[in-house]
Formats: sequence, structure tokens, C-alpha cells
Amino acid sequence: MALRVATWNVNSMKQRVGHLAKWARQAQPDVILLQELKCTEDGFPRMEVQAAGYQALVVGQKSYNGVAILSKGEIEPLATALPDAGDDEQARYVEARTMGLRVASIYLPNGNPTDGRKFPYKLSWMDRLRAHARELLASEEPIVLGGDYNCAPTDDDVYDPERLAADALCRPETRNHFRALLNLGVVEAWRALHTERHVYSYWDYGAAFRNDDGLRIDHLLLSPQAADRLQACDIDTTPRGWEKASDHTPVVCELAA
DNA sequence: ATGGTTGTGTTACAA
Repeated sequence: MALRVATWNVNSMKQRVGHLAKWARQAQPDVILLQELKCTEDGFPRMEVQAAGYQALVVGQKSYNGVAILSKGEIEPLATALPDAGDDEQARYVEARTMGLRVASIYLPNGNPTDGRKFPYKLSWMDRLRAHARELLASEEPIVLGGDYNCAPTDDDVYDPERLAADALCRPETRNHFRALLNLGVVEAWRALHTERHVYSYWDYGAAFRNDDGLRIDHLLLSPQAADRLQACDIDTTPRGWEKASDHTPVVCELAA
């Protein structure tokens, strides 16, 4: 029986707990990496998540950010932030061991607007992620680093590359940092198994989903030991079409047992 | 089209 690992930026856990439970019933993922909870650990709907069949490890903060790892198995917490946090208190990283994997839920900074403090913060956060990923890979474990990377890796992952060329999600600096992460030896699961262009995981609110004006910015990055077990990876657009949807939709991979 | 939308939490900010 294959192991299913999903990532989903839910854009408010409070607003989306119903969608999460409904989708989990249909898709039956074993592990779900969540981003943009927009709640504290105290505000996390633990009972509903438990009723859906999942244990949860939550790193939250008021109003913004927030990440969690949900699992049908036991969760051994390993980290609640990236190393070298300094004065960075934003809840964007959580890591654990579960179902025989090491997993992390990542909410990479958006970086817009690019002319202020946010873009340098994004790039330095990516540097910290890469340094930590290098350490993790030395363990030679099966690892899944999943989340909202706020990076469309190439123009093939963007509905209108020219219009978004200067956006922090597409800027060359962002893409160079993302490639540097891949160059450590991790595999981006969806692209490893698909050649289609212009397939997306995020669409802005308004008419974007209707018009398929999206970006592919939610990714599952696998260590070689996980990538050797990769059997499938798909983007499930169903929940994006539901009433009161998140602006992101889940990405799911299957790993051989 | 110089718009448009959502969520949090307060009338602004982040996305």
C-alpha cells in the first residue's frame, strides 16, 4: 500500500476546516502538510482534525502564516522553525518524523513587493532552507519537504510569464535560489513525472480560476531515498472549485511502501 | 480596466 503525502495552503484553517475534512475523506492522504493556518496553536480546530482521522503538529501565530503536519500515524516533532532564526518569529516551518518519513511543512515568504524588506527576507529564508536541507540530506533518510514555496520554477509554470516577470514568485533571484535547493539533490515530484506546461496549484481570487490564470508554486521536494519510491504526483483541482475555496489546491504524491 | 477578491482584524495589511 502506497503512502500518500499532500501539501495544501488552506488560507485560514478556521475558514477551511470543512473543506479539509471533506477532501481528506475523498483523497485519503496519510500525511497532509498545511500552510497559512492564520491561527495560533490554541485556535487550531484540533477536534475536527482528529475526527477526520489525523494527529496534528501545529506551529501557529496570530493572523498570519502558520504551518502544520497532519498524519494518520504518530508524529515525532523534530523542529518548529528553521535554524538561525535570529529575530525571525514568523511561523513558516515545522518538521517531524511520521509514517517512516521525515517531513517538513514549508510556507516560504511571498517576497512582494520586491523593492522593500520583503524580497531580501525571502531570499535569506531560502538560503536558510537550503542550508538546513543540506544537513537533512546527509541523513540519507526518505524526506519530503512540501509546501507553498512561493516560486514558479519556470515560465512553463505561469499563466502569463511576461506580466509576472518582475513578481517575487517569478524573479530570477527566486528561481536561482529554488534551483540551488534542487541542486542539492532533491527531486521536485510533480515536474519529475509530468511534461505538461501551464498546470497550476494556485489561482488568485476573482476570475483567475475560471480563466485558468494560475501559477504552480506548491511543491513536494523529495530526497533521493523518497524519490526512488515515487509512483505518482498529481494536483487535485477539485477543492479549488468549491464554494469559499482557498486560493491554493492540494498537491499529492504517492510513495511505494 | 488605472480594476478585480479573500482573510484577519480594524478601517490596514498580506496575499
